[in-house]
Amino acid sequence: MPNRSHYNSAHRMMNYLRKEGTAHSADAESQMPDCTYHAVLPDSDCVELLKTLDDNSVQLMVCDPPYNLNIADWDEFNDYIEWAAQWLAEVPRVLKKSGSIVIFGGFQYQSDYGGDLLEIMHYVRHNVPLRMVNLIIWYYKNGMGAHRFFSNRHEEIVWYTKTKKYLFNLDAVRVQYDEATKKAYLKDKRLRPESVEKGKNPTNVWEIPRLNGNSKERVGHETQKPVQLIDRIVKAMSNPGDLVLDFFAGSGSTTVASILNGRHSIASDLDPNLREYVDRLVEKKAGGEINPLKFELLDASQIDTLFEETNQDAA
DNA sequence: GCACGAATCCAAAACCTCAT
DNA sequence: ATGAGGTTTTGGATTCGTGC
Repeated sequence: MPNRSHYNSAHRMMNYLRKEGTAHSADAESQMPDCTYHAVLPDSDCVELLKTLDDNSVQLMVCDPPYNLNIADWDEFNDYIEWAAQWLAEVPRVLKKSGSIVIFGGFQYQSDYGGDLLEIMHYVRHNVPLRMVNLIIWYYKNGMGAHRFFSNRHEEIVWYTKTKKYLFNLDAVRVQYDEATKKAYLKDKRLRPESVEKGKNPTNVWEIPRLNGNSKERVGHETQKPVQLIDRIVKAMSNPGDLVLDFFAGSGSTTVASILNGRHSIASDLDPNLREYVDRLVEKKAGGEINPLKFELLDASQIDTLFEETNQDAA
């Protein structure tokens, strides 16, 4: 009896994507730009910003929206989905053909106020022309204990693309085998040595520690995401010189991951303190000798510099 | 100059506070 | 009773000092 435990429509779609959907611009060697530009826009509303952006202009959107849990004044909505629909409506227009958006959320945290990532996913399925590629489980070991249910140790990241011809740099994010496994696999005649050397697919379960309250990476934002997490997304779903957009920029993790990987970026947030957070995080994670790549942070009045730079790359 | 182990540092994991 | 957590402990990694 053959093993058909994975023979379902979703798996057949994955096989189809493997055959039909993976030949794309990632195959072309892309060059690291001499300097990257990073707009940082505090006091900026996501829908207003998106409406100013050109069609087909952004390769990757990293989107960590408020979870609607009322943990801060920015995290409370009368109608969460009505609000989310406004920015979701602009996403397919602004994304490039090879582009992606990832949206963060947590199924465990079900809001009394209505609206969470499950509802966003349901809304997108029926109303927004985006294609789901993966639901990534961000798994971490550190967290609170529970006594009436299993302690939560994951959040979710849903990955959508605009078209079937999306960019995915698997080799850029492969995970190296540990020495013992690698040694054993290199002896295994059934495995190709060059594949073993490249490492393995990180899978859709990512074990990356959540930032502790006392983490050195903390810059003061309540729900700061680790740079390591955004780094994998930026490497996999964009090329050097591409434009990355984060319109719920929070602490600026996306700006830093873009700097470290030679991508241009726009970070926008309603929070007036965004620039301070970004400056602090850049100092900690991309300053001095950590990062050999040249970059410039821009304010709202200088954003044309960034558009000129990214348009040149597209031409 | 090198080997070694104690001291130190730091981030991850374990452990557990307290406002709601 | 619970928690988009907070603080302490742990253990690996590095530094530092000492004896040879």
